[in-house]
Amino acid sequence: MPELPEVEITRQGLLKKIKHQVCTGAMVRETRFRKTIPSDLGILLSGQRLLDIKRRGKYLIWCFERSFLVSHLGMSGVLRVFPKEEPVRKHDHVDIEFGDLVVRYHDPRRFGFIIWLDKTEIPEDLPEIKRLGVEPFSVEFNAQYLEESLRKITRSIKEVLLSGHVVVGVGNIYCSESLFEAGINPFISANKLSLKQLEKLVQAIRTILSLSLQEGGSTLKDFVSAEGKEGYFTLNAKVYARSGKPCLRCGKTIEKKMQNGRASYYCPHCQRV
DNA sequence: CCATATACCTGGCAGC
DNA sequence: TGCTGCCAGGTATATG
Repeated sequence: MPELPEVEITRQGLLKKIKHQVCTGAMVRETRFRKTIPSDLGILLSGQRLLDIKRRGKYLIWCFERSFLVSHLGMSGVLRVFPKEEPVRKHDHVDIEFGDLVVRYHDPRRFGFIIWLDKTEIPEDLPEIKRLGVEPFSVEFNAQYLEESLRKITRSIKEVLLSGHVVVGVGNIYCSESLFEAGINPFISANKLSLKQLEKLVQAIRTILSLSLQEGGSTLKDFVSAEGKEGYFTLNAKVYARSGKPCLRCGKTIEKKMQNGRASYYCPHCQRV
């Protein structure tokens, strides 16, 4: 599921429902994740007000009065607000309670995680956050920055964008869509792109992510917002999951090729560069 | 340094 | 009706 738009929509939905609320407990039913969730989360958070939730890439940073949580949704994670009497379903691993409401972390594949930090620790200093690239909507993300960052990188542009080390938040769906939007072939070496193409790429990534935010994200299978709403972006996807279908721009057949273990969808005519 | 493979997990679906 | 194999939004680690 979750690339930048899904994580951002989750963040906004959570804030709408529980910003400034006081945590009244937690229930941890499963601790085995990519990173272990502390089973005494309720003790660690109880009585603390949730001041804000920030996003960095696909990570959420929950700011409590004397603690932080850092969460990631992995491939199949959902954070959703329910009334506290809502029945527990399979793969509902963690509840964070706020009075009559509960934030429920549901994640069938368990590639996500929630970690707890004491207020003396700095979430931005976590190694996985430290190595992240720039935010796509920040001023630092521009063609000059890309040219500089990609100068010595011979890996394909698709791999580099997906890695998150240059720009964050662009996963497999939005990467394919952005490269189509910019007319760039996913297999081209990152250092072969002209400044003009990099400018197009910057704009394309912003356009695609903005469009998805407007559509409520993409629901392929699991994703819903914190308020339970599905996202409709993939209904408008021009290449993602459209292999064998005609390109909406030129009519040629959209291709699917595996790249680094991930599916890449592109139009061999519109994305020749 | 680089490219590639694999691992982590569950569920859904195509094909037999 | 099963079974098997493959694929899925992400990311870290290991192996050449």
